[in-house]
Amino acid sequence: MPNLLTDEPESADIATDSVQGVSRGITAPHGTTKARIERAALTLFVERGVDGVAVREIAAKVGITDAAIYRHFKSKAELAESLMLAIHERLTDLVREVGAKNAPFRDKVTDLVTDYCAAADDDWDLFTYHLLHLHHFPHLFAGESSSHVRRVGPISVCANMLKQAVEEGEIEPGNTQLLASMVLGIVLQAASAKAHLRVRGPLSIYAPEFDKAVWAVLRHR
Amino acid sequence: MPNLLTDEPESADIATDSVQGVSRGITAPHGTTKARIERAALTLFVERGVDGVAVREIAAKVGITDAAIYRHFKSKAELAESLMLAIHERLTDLVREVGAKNAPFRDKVTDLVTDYCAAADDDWDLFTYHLLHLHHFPHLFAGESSSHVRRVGPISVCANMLKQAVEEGEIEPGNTQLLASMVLGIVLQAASAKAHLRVRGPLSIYAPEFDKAVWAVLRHR
DNA sequence: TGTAAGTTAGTTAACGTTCACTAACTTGTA
DNA sequence: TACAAGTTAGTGAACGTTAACTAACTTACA
Repeated sequence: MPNLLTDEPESADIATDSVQGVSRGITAPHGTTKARIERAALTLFVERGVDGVAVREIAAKVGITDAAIYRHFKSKAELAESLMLAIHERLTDLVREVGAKNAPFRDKVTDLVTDYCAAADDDWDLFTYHLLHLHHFPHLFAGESSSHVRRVGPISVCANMLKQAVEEGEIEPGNTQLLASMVLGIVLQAASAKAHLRVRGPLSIYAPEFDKAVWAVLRHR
Repeated sequence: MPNLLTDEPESADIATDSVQGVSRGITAPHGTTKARIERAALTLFVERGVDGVAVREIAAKVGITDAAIYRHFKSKAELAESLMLAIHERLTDLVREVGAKNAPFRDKVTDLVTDYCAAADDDWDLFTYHLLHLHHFPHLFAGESSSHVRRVGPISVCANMLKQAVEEGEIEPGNTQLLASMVLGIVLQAASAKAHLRVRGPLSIYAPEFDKAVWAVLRHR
C-alpha cells in the first residue's frame, strides 16, 4: 500500500450499504481495488448518470488517480456497461429461474415478486442503476423489430412466463409483453418511489402488497 | 369489442409528431425559432440524455449555430429544465383536475388513465422525456423528508386523490404514496415498453386495459 | 432606424485517455 | 538462498478534443 492519502473526501454516507462496506464486488472479489472502483462508480452513476460523472471523481472516491482506473477497465464506457450488464443479467436470470420452477402459477407469481424485491434490497444501488439508467444502454433493451438478435431482459423473460401461463390456461390470453410491463410496473414504480424517498424501508416489506396487486391484475381481465 | 391485448401490430406509428410538425411549441408559440429549438432539444435529450447532447447538435438540427441558442435560452440547463417543468406541471395539473372532479371515484380512475394516455400520445417525446429523464432534475421530485418545501408531482397528487378516496370509504386504507406508485406504475411501465418498442401504437388503445388493471389493484386489498 | 435574431471567432475549462516512470511483489533458476 | 527479470498497480503530467458559453459584428424588417 504505497498511498496513505485521504481516506474519504466527503460523504458520511452511513445509511448506505452498511453490511459489507462500500467495496462489495459486483464483478470483482470483495475488497479489491477493482471492486472498490465498481462501487464508487456505481454510487456516482446512480446519482448523476454516467455522463454526469468524471473518471477523476470515481478515482478520487476510491483514493487513487484517474489513470489507475485504466489498469482495471479498458474505458469509462466499459466500466459503466459491465455494471449494467451485471444487474441486467442477474435480474434476467432471477425471472428465468422462477419461470422454470415446477410449481403452481400462483406461487410462481409470489416467488417472482419476493425474489425481485430481495434482489433490489440486496444491492439497492445496483438495482437503482438498472431502474434509472438502463435507457443509457440502448443495445441492452433493443426492441424486436429492427434486428433479429433479440436482447432478452427481465421483462421479456417475464412475458415468456406469462405466455406459458396462457398456454396452460392459468390466465386469459392477451398481449403478454404489455401484461409483463404492467405487472412489473407495479413493483418497479414502487421501487422508483423508494429511490425518490417517497416510501421508506426495504422494498421487501411491501412484497405482500405487490403480490396481491400483481395477482389482481393477472386474474381480473 | 376487440381484444386490446392481441399480439397483432394493429397500427403503425402515426401518432408521432405528424400533425403539427417538429416545431410545435412547448413553451413558445408554434413555428418560432424558440419552439423549434425546444423541439430539437427534446428529441435529442430523449434519445441520449441532457448530458449526452451538445448545444451544437441542437443548433445544427434547427439549422442555426450554437451561439444563436443563447438568444433564446440563458443556458443549456435552463433549456433542459424548462422542458421538464412544462411536462411535469402539465401532468400534475392533469391529475389535479381529475381529482377535483365531482364524479364517482370509479369514473375518476377511468378518466385519470384515459387522460394520462391522451397526454402521452399528444406529445410522446415530451412524455418520454419526463418518463426517462425526470431523475436528472432531483429538485423536481425531492422527497418530503429533508426540506419542508414539498415539490408536488403527478404521483404525489395522485396519492392525495387516493387519500381522499380512503376518507370517503371508496377504497381500503393503506399507504397511499405506495398505492399511487403502484397504480401509476401500471401505465408508466407500459409506456416505457412502448418507448423501448416492445409494444406499438398510441398508448390510448391500451387505456381500457390499464383501467381494468388499476381498478383491480385498488379494489382487491 | 432600432432592435431582434442571426453570424463568426473566439475563450476557458473540463473531459477521457495516454504517457513515461516507479515501488513493491512474485517467480524462475544458478 | 540470492537475485535478475517480470508483473502489478500505482503516480503525476500531459495530450488532443470537445464542451458551454461570450464578445463583437451583421442583417432583416416593423
